[in-house]
This record gives sequence, structure tokens and C-alpha cells, in this order.
Amino acid sequence: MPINVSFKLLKAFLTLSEQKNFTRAAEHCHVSQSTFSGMIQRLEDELGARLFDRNTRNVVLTPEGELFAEAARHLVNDIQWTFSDLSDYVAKKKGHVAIAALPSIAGEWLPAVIAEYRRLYPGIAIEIHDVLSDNCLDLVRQGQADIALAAPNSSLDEYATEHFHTDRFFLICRRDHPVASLPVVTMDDLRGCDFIRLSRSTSVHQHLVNAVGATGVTSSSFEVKYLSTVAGLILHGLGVSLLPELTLSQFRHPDLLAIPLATPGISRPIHIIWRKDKPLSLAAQAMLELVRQRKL
Amino acid sequence: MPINVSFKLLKAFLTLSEQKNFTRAAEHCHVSQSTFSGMIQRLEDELGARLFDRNTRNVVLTPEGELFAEAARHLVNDIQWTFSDLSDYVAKKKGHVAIAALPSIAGEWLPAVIAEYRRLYPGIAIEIHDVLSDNCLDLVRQGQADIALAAPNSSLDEYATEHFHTDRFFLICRRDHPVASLPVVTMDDLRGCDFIRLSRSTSVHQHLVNAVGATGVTSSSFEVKYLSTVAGLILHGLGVSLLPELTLSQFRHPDLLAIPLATPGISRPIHIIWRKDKPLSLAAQAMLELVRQRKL
DNA sequence: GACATTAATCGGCATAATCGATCAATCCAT
DNA sequence: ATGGATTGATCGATTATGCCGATTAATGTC
Repeated sequence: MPINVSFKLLKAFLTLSEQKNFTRAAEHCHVSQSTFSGMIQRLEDELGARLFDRNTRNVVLTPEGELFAEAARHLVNDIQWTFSDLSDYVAKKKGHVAIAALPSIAGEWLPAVIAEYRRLYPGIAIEIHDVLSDNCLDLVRQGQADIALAAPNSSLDEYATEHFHTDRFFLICRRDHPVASLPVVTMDDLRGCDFIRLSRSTSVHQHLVNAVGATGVTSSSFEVKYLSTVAGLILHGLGVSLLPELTLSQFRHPDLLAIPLATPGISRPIHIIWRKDKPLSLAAQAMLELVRQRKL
Repeated sequence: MPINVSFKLLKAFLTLSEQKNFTRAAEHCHVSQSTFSGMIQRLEDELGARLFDRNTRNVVLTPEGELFAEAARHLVNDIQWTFSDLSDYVAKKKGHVAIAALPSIAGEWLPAVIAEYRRLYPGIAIEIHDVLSDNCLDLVRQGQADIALAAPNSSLDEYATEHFHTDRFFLICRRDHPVASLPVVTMDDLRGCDFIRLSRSTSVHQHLVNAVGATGVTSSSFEVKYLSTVAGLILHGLGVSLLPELTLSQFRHPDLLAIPLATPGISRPIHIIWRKDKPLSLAAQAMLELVRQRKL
């Protein structure tokens, strides 16, 4: 015998147990008295127990009714909480979104988007992971991030992706460098230069190896981890560097220049990445939408 | 917007979230696939949120679905417990009954009934209060006892009552007492006897005062609390006593006699008493039924 | 004993639920 | 590619359920 009871019936039961009067309780529930009478009977049938002892003068809970009332109060409460929780969630008054982004994006472009998101959905907790591309992917795969903004070299078949930005590489050099006067530079112009590169684990490095390897420029004198170090080395005349546009803010110095590369140049494609096997939460969908709107 | 969701829908939702397949889940729920599809849609409409992301190949919970699933599991569990609890109660596998009875009844007649009740409904807890009549009434009024077996002198208007037994009084005397040879005794036969009476708080005392006061026999030498004391006093030749039949088991002694009183005699009516403003629990109803069946 | 109050019942109707059949999409094997 | 198999959604017809208004029956009150 399968149980079937609706929230409506539970509510009607509790209303009657408070009002102790069918007519009044029916009004409370916005149904006719006859309907209400039927509802109580239905519930009693369902339970197989008489819940109220009633005549035209008195309506009083039976002991079974008392027992059930206690339980029903809890049930109704729990159900209401469950629903209001979910509806808050749907209304994006609650929730959680985690976004993983390359440090360059996380520091340069993302903050404005996050600010806007916070303004729109103040109740949603936001988590930002500023990590390298491969880590971004891992976080998404492990479910620790809903969305990633990254430029991975590895395959993206496993993920849902969308093009976000083509980040072109610039030559960074000191103002007194031989190529500093050129409006654009070619790989040939850089032959013989000392290159300062980011560590192998960065996507910048990998894209560069792919591109520069192809043009034959492979010399590399330095390999460092932080852009600030790159800047310091360049300023001391120890070399030049090829870095994507999104990092240029780190090189705003009177003695430094960023020169675009001649076509076709070098670039890294940055993607919006998320899991395709699991749908995005509403909070994450909203974030994705905002990211698209504010796309570079 | 009033919530309305049925247990059936919650169960369907959980089934689908486990089976991840509409057709299979529908079979589990004993409905057609089309019906099942409609049920899930109805639930989603009700909640205003998409719970499953589905195509013909995959059925996967959305994050909102996950959230709801957790809550729904608890709800379904609670509802099932509530129902099974109540049905145990209805089936009298569980429950509680408290009965208040005069000490004479509690010691003499009740144990067999209690034993039978226990045999019939082993899961129900039984509470017995062996107290004097007035206390019996108090316990019932306070809800500490469901049913009382008592012989109160006070008004019973407040209660629902039913006649249980007419407890006739007997004369208890020593075998060598002047009236010992009579088959029945009258009040006249007892003129001048010393009477041993139970204390004023007992219903026996009060019935006796009413009856004997009317026939003019008012002498009273002793007033004690326990029947065993009465027996001792009589055995030592200090008097006789008038006591109801239900107490006679306390006077089975070779030197003691119980002699019926001549018509009309004296008697106390014993009633089954319970609250009339509150219905009896099922467990108590069963007890009442048994008491009626086994009535003296 | 008449009256007022109130829960239960009845008949009719509208809506919702259910089913079987079919459609459309998706994946898989070839 | 392409055809077949699987599966969820949709459609139309049928049935069941829920709801209402009117009426009835029971009960307490004056």
C-alpha cells in the first residue's frame, strides 16, 4: 500500500487542529467547507486512523491525531524550508560559484566582472582560484571550480569550451634596446637576443615553445616564475621577453616598451571552460553569462 | 503561491535520481513512462527549477536537483517514519494505556485482565495506579490515567461512566461471634457491635456512613487504613467490620467468617470512568473493551 | 420544543492524471 | 555516412479526482 499524501492535506489537517472548526479552517485554506471535509476524510483514509473526534459542536483531536499532529508540524515545517531554500537558490539569492582563472586574468580583467556579479547577486558566495592553466583544468575536472578561464595546451575534448579571447604576444624590452624603435618586430629582428621566459609549467612558456620553436628562435637564457622578476631582469638589460597582452600591465615602466609582433605574430587562445558531463549550477550559469557579456 | 507537492512526486523524483532512466524509474513507480515524464515536469514546475538535465541518452541531476535530492531524501524518510509509526499505533503494536483502579480491584480482579491485554497487545506499555476512588478520578481528570475503575461518592457528571459492578457488603466477624451462625445478618442483629472501619478517605467508609447512618447504626470504635489491620483487630475479638465483597480475599482465615447482609443490604456501585471531553486512545479503547468483556 | 450552528452528504461539473501510441533526438554498429 | 535501437517528450482520448453549491442530519442552546 503506497503512501500518498500531499502537502495540502497536511496543511489542512494542521489548520483544523488549530481552528477546531471545519468551516473556519476551510476558509483559512481557501476551499469550501464540503471540500475541506472531504480532505480530512481523505487523509484519515490514507492513514487508516480517525484523527478528529467530531460532531456538530466539537472538533477534537484523537490521541492518534495528537501523535500525527506533532509529526505533521515537523513535516510541514521541513517541507516549507526545503522549498524556500530551493526558491532562494533559484532566485540566486543563495548559492555558490567557483571560478578558476589564469593569474593574469584574475588580476587584470576579472575583478570588474566579479564586482558586477556581486552587485547583481549579493547572496552568492564567490570563490576565485588564480592558478596556472593546467591547474584550472584540474579544478574544473574535480568540480572545485565551475568555470575556468585558461589557455591550456592539452586537449579540451573532455570539457565544454567557448572561445574567450585571443591573447597576442608582445615583445617587452628596454627602451634602449636595438629593436626599441621598430613599430613592430619580427622573429628575425630578435635573432641573437637573450630571452627571459616564464617557467615551463606556465601556458605562456608552452605557447612560446610551440611558436618560437617553429621559427627557429630557441635561445633562452633565463627561466623565472614571476612576471615581476621578468621585469627586473629586462630593466637590468639582461634580455627581452615575449609575453601576452594580458600581462602588460605588469610592465608599465618608463624604461620598458611593449612592441607588437609582426603578423602573424604569436598568440594564445583563452577559453571559457566547464564540465560538459554535469550541468552548471544557476549561479555558475549567471557567471558564465556575465563573462560572455563582458568578454574582451 | 501555495506549495503543493505530494509524497508520490517526491518518491518519483528520488527514484529517477537513483535510476537515472525514465523508463526504469517509471516501472519502479508502477506508472507508464509518459505519466512519469509528466510527474517530473510537474514537480519541476512546482519548484520553478529544472531538476534533471536530460536527453535521450543521459539523465543527470542539475545542481539544484542535487540540493533538492538531499532534502527530499530526508523528507521522504520522515514521512515514511511518521506513517509507519502511526500505523503501528493503529495496529496497537505500540502505544500506552494507563488504568487507575481501587486497590481491591487492582489486586483481585485486574491482574488477569492485564495479563490478557498484554497477551493481545504485547507492544503496548501498561501503567496501573492502585489508588483510592477520589485519586482515581483526579488521575483521569489530569490525563494521567485513561480509564478508572472506582466507586466515588462525588459527582460523575464531568466524566463518561459505565456501570461495572455492584459490590455488596459483607459482615466480617470471628467464628465465635454471636451472629456467626446466622445465614444472613440484618442491621438490627449488629446493634451494639463494635465496628472497625477503614479511614474516612476511602470510598468504603463513605458508602458505609451513607448506608449505616441511615439505619441508625453509627457506633465505631476503630478507624484504620489497611485491611490487614482490620483482619488483625477482628481476629483479636475487638469488633466486626462491614466490607465489600471484593475485599474478602483478605479475610480468608479459619477463624473468620463473611456473612451476607439481608436484603436490601449495602452495596457500592463501581464504575468504569473516563474523560468524555477527549476521545480514548486506541490502546485505551482496547482496554475498555476487554474490561467490559471480563466484567464481573 | 424551536432555533441556530455545524459537519456530512449528494449531484454535477471542471480539471488533472493516466495511458497507449507516436514522434524526435541521440548513440552505436556497421 | 547510414540504419537501427534506445529513450524522453508529446499528443489525444479516457478516466479519476477534486471542488463547489445545495441540502441534510446531528447537536447544543435558549
